[in-house]
Amino acid sequence: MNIKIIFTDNKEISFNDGVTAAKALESWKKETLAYTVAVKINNKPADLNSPIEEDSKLDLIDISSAEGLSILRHSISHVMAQAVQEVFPGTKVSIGPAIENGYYYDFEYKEPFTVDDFTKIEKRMKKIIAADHPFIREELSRAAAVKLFEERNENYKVELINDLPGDVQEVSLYKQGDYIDLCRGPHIPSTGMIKAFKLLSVAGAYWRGNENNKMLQRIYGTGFANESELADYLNLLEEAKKRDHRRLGRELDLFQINEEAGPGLVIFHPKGMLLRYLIEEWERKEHLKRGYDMVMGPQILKVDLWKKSGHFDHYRDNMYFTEVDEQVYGIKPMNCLSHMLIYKSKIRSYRDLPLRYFELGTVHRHEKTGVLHGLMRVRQFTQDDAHILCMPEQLNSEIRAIADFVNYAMGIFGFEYEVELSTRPENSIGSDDDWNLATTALENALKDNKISYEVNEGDGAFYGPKIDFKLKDALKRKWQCATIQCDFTLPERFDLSYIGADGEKHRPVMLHRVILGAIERFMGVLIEHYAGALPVWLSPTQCVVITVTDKHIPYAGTVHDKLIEAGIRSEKYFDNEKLGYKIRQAQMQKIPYMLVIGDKEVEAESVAPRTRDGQNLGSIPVDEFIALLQEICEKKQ
RNA sequence: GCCGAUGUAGCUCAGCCGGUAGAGCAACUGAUUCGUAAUCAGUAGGUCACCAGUUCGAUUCUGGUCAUCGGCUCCA
Repeated sequence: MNIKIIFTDNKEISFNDGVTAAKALESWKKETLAYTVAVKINNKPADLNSPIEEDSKLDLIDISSAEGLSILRHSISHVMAQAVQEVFPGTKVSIGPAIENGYYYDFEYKEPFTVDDFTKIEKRMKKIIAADHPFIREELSRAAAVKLFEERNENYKVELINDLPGDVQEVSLYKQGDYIDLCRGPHIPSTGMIKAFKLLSVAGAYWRGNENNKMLQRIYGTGFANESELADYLNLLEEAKKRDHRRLGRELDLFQINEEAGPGLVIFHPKGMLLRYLIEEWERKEHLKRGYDMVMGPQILKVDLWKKSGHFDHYRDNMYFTEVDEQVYGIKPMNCLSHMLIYKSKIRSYRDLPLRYFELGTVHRHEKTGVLHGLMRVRQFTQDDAHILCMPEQLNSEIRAIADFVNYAMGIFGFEYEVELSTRPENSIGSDDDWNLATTALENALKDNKISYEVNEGDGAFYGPKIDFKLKDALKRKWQCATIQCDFTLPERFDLSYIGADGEKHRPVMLHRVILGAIERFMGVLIEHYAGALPVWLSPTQCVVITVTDKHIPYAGTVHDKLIEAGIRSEKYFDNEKLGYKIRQAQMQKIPYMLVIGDKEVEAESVAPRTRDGQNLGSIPVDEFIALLQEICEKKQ
């Protein structure tokens, strides 16, 4: 009895050193073992059967906590790897981490796996779980580990060990049954603790995420503490599918992407175009309020200009070219060039700066076929683009103003977002000094504004570092919308200057920025965010006038006219159908207000609004409804 | 671009071992005139993605192309 362990309720119990965490818990509160996947010994995650050698504080990792689920899923991935190797002998394993909402494991096998194989694999996994194999941790020297995996013909594991930093002398392995994996851990105590799991999909994935490497087969799966949580999650996935903007785009008649027209090219239908128009109108006003000037450049510019800017060297693969009068033109993939030429059109004084050129600029980019995705990833899109030319000392306040603008815009739509700072990529232009200056400027602005962010090494644009703002779609996939990019290079290449207070020529700095990003992508995220039920101010149809019977049509017609007159986007729905049917149709179109017109309304010269969430507002005068709607729109609801 | 899957009516999907196709919803027509999520009946609608090949005969088998979906890489 020579060490003391302090438990979460501050109770202290003495043990012999080397007691396992599980034994300690058993003496404290035995029942915790049922739902504890691992522990933290003095805040360090560890297995339940790790020995405790000194006085320690012991915390529990609950199976239902985020950390606990991640450990559980990681353990399930090992079980899956074991099952796959047993069902498909010769399969090589590589890596298999827990991810948000599940896990995956990457394999190499001579035949492709299909979803039909899942039943077999799952069956074998259940067998492994039923056998309740303990997860046994072992520490091995590097050399011994390499030898072990070489013998087992696991060259990916060998490569992983060989690539560990030089000072790493020992690695840890985990065994369950006959399966051995290189792994940091911790893991659940034994396979029997797995109560609910499911394999979800199979996909190709490059070894170590590099497209020059071999493509492995990745199996995705998920797992939960119990069956009902798993069922809830699978249900959630089904619900998310119903929010998919591609599906809603068709159901709500917003847009199409037509094979005959070409992949990645969006055709906006009347309602989709109206939505787009409403967003763009709002944006123009917001930009004018913030000191931006609206400009517009041509769709094609001579190739020499793209050579000058560096796009031809660094972005050519993504560009389309065309020939006019024996001159080669590049179809613009970005809007900056024209903006540079506007700046250059006269001599600029320091008093003119900053200059903020705003353009709803339509660009074309040759995206690889495999990346196209509804409105989210297309080949022609319109950016709410601006280029700000300013003095270096104005950089900080300009970046802050943009971050503020982004925050305001996201607030209007009720979006939460994540921020990333992307630094210099490999294939880039400009000097180290400029890159450092630019990166520091962005970083400082983030810090000054107390915006929390993550650093994304090497993910900047070829001409400068950037701050990315990411939104999530219905399936939790993140999409970059707003971005701020700092650029010293283009002003240099275009020899931009301004006359400073000292009467000398100086070089301005340029910020590239978008707020919503690509209108198409933003619309996609927006549609999913609202599950198609757009706020009233953005709804292409704000209300629909519905008659109870044909005899109400004349009065209903005057109501509709009055609404249109008042600037409300109203539709007539006077079909000879039962009221319930028409309500249902309007409901499925997610129209905010259904105005029911029956005898009572004709009599009282009123309307009976019903909201799309089933609320009945009773019979109210038309003017009152108009005022209500106008107020809601005013508040951007 | 890479890996895998898929492509049948406007939509969602059936269609066995090769003998040129069906359902529900939507559409259209008629009846019904109805008070808050589906009235009834009838009609019409398909070059089975496209192009080759095998075959007496291909939606079905084989090859190619295109597109879509899920990922990877890339990106707004």
